[in-house]
Amino acid sequence: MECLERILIEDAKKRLGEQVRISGWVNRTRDIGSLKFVVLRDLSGDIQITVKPDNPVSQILTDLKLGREDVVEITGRVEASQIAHARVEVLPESLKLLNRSKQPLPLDVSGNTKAELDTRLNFRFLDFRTPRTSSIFKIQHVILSSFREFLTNKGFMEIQPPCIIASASEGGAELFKIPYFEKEAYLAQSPQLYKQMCAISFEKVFMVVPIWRAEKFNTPTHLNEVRQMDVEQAFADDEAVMKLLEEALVHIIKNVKEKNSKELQILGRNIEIPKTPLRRLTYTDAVELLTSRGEEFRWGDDFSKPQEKMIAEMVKDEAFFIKNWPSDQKAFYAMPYKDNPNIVHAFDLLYNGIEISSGTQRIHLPELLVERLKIKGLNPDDFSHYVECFSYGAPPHSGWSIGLERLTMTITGMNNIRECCMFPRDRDRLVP
RNA sequence: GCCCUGGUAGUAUAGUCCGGUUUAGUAUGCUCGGCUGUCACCCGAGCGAUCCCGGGUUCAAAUCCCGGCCAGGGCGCCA
Repeated sequence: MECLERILIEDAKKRLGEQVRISGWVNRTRDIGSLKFVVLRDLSGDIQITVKPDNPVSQILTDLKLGREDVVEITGRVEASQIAHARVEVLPESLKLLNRSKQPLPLDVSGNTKAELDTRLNFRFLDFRTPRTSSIFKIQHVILSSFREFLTNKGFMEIQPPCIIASASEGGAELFKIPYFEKEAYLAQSPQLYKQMCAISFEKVFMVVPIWRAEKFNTPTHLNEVRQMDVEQAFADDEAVMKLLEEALVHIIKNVKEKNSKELQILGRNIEIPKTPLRRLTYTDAVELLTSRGEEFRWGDDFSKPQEKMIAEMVKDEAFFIKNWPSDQKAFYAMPYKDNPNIVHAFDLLYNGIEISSGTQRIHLPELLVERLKIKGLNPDDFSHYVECFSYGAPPHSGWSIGLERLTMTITGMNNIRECCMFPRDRDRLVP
C-alpha cells in the first residue's frame, strides 16, 4: 500500500473501485454519531471520505479530532455512491495526520463567512485556499502562459531586463530610490529602454517584468508594484503592434474561457471574446464624443476617470483603442506624425472601461529624438546613452505593455486591483 | 494630498443618530456532549470583545467632541 503514488482528487474520482492514495486539507468534518465524514481538498478539488463505524479509521478519527485545514494523507477505495451528492466517495483504509492547523482559523476558508479584503491580505496564504481567490490566480496563470505562448508562437523571444536602474531622468513618475554601494540607484518604473535595445537587435521580444512607481496613490486600480507584459517589435509601426495586441488579447481571453471554465463559474463571470479588429477611436474622436455630451473639454488634456468611463459607455464595445494622442500626453520617445507633430503614433487599449495597455511607435532616429527631448523641456545630455542606441542602425520599432493585474481584474470582474495581486504593495501595505 | 464612510469576540455583523436594564445582541468559528448517510448536517451546553489608540465633555461614553492610526469608496497624482 505504501508504494501507491499520491494522485489528485479529481483523478481519484475517475478511478471507481480502485485503491488510491490522496492527500490534502480537511475542508470540514461531519460527525453523525458513529458515522463520520471528512471533506478532503487538494489543488484539484474535494471529495468526501466516508467512515463507517466498523472501519478501523473511525477510531483514528475519534482520537485525532480533525479540525479545519489539518493536513492528512488517506489511502482507500473510491466508490460510487447513490447518497453522496458528488456521487462518489472514498472509503478509507488508513489515515495519517501530516500536520495540524491552529484553531480557530483567522478566516473562513470555505468562503461562507466573508472576510474583508484587508483581513484576507493579512492572511493571504489562507485566502489562497478559498474558491474565489484560488480561481483568480488560476486564471492569472492562464493569462500569463497564454501571453508567453502567443508571442513565442509568433517568433518572439523572451528577454530579461534589469529591475535596478541608474537613472531617473525620464521624468514623470516618481521612482523608488535605493542605496547601491557607493551610488544611488532606482527601481525601474518601466523596462522601456531595455526592451528597445533588445528589439533593435533581436527584432521581436517580449518580457514579463515587475515595475515600481513611488506615487502616493490610493485607488482601486493602482499599486506601487505591478507586473507588466511587454512587447517590442522592430520593423513595425503602431498599427502593426496594435494588431498584435488585439490578437494577443483575444488569444488570452479565448484560452481563459477554455481552460478556466470552472474558475469563471465560481466567480460568476461570463466573458465575451472581443471581435477583431477592435474599434480604433482617435483621441479627437473621443474628445468629440465627450463634447457632444456637453462635457467641457480642452483638446490636449488627458481624460479624467469619469470621462474615460463616459467614453467607454458611449462606444459600447467591451474593448477598443484610443489612438493618435496629443504629444503632450505621451512620452518624448513617441513618434510624431510627419504632417502634424502635435499628434503622436500612440494608443491606449481600454477593456471594460479601464486602461489595460498602452503603446507607441518609438522614435528610432537620433536627431529627431534629440529634437523631441528639447521640445519636452528635457536635457538631451541626460539621455545620451539612450539616444546613442539608435545611432548604429536602429530599425523603426513599436511596442506596448499590458498591466497583468489590471487585465486580471477585468477578466475576473474584480473592482479592486489588490484582489488580483498575490502580495500587493500599496501606500500602506508592505507585508506579507 | 483632498472629500465621504467606517473601525464592536477568530471572522462577519447589530447596537451609535437621540449617552443610562447592554450582564454589548446575532451568525459563523472554537471547546465539550449527543446522534448510522450527512453534505454550510442537526440538537444541547460552554468559550471568546480593555467596543482601534490618545485626549476631552459628562454624575455616566461603544455611543457626543478633538487628534492620530488603519480600512473601504470617490477624486487627484500616475511620461
